[in-house]
Amino acid sequence: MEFQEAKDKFIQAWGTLGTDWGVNRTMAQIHALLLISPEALCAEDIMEELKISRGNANMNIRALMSWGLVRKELKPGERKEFFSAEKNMMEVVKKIVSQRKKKELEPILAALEEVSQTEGESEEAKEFSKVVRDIHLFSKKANSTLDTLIKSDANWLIGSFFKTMK
Amino acid sequence: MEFQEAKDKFIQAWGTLGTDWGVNRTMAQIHALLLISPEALCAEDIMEELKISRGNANMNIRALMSWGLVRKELKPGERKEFFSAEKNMMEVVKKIVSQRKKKELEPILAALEEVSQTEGESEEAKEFSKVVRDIHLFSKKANSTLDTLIKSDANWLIGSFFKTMK
DNA sequence: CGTAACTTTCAATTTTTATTGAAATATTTC
DNA sequence: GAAATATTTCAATAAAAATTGAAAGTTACG
Repeated sequence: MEFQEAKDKFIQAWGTLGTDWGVNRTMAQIHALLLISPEALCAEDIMEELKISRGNANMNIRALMSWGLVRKELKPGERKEFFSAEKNMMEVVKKIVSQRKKKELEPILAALEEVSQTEGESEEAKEFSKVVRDIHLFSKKANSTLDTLIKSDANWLIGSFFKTMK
Repeated sequence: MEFQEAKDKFIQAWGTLGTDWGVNRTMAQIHALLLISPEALCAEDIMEELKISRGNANMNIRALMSWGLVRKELKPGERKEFFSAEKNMMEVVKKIVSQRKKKELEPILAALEEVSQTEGESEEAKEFSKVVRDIHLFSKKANSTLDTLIKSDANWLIGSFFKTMK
């Protein structure tokens, strides 16, 4: 396969994955582009390569930076900003997990906490409490598992990570 | 908190979580409603409770069934169909994980497989291969970890599950 | 300063996704 | 087998999300 073809395919695939995961296509594609680029790129480079507008590029680069997946890099003698991606995959996963945990898991935990105070004698109320308690338990477990993951080092892949959980 | 209030809050929260996870709000809300209902409900019940149209209800119930999260139930003497949710949370998680794995992880694995054949001498091509190999390794690991999860029994929560991985 | 280079913002527009509702299809009962 | 009851489909519509592009805002250099 031609390099250019492979590159396009990769960027495309990453964009689709992003869409599935609730990240917009462009953001994921910029990420992909920076991941495979040996050099930091400027806004123009990104706009050109992905054929997107300046505003779109700017907003999504910004979002990637707020996720900690992309850094601004200043080249000496150059006035414009360059951007480069975090390339350590373990770090990438950790950053994504901690962002999503904060945005998604923590609010549901808070809601479950609130809602689990409910009492009631009806069949309905009993079933409700049971399900809520169950989900709550599960979510708290997931939450602490993710905390462990986020704190763990890159060696988890070779096995020691999981032993720490129960 | 009033039971009705708690119920609404729970359905609302589940809908929001669904949205974050790329599931449409209505599908997640129907799921929430069935989860906390001690009795199977019919389409009318669901339409009324969530204030949605017949078509919307039908389509999303169907989707939930295709995910294996909801079952059709026939009540003797009743002509219409009733629906009930899988309530074992471990099963729920497994079903969701296996659906999303198939839909999202497997395609990216296939794309990486293809794309990792690329060769090239340029700096760019080398960086590309390196990143692709890294992601590939990571994804395969994630894939097999999820396979183990899907096959595991409900006891994973109390610890034995993770020991099996390395 | 002033101006050129670059970045940010945001209202308007386009694109994508979800929802409705009514017609078509299917199923059960008498 | 036809009327009554349920379910499915799908074109039209509405709602939500992403994108553009041009104007406003910054910054850095002579």
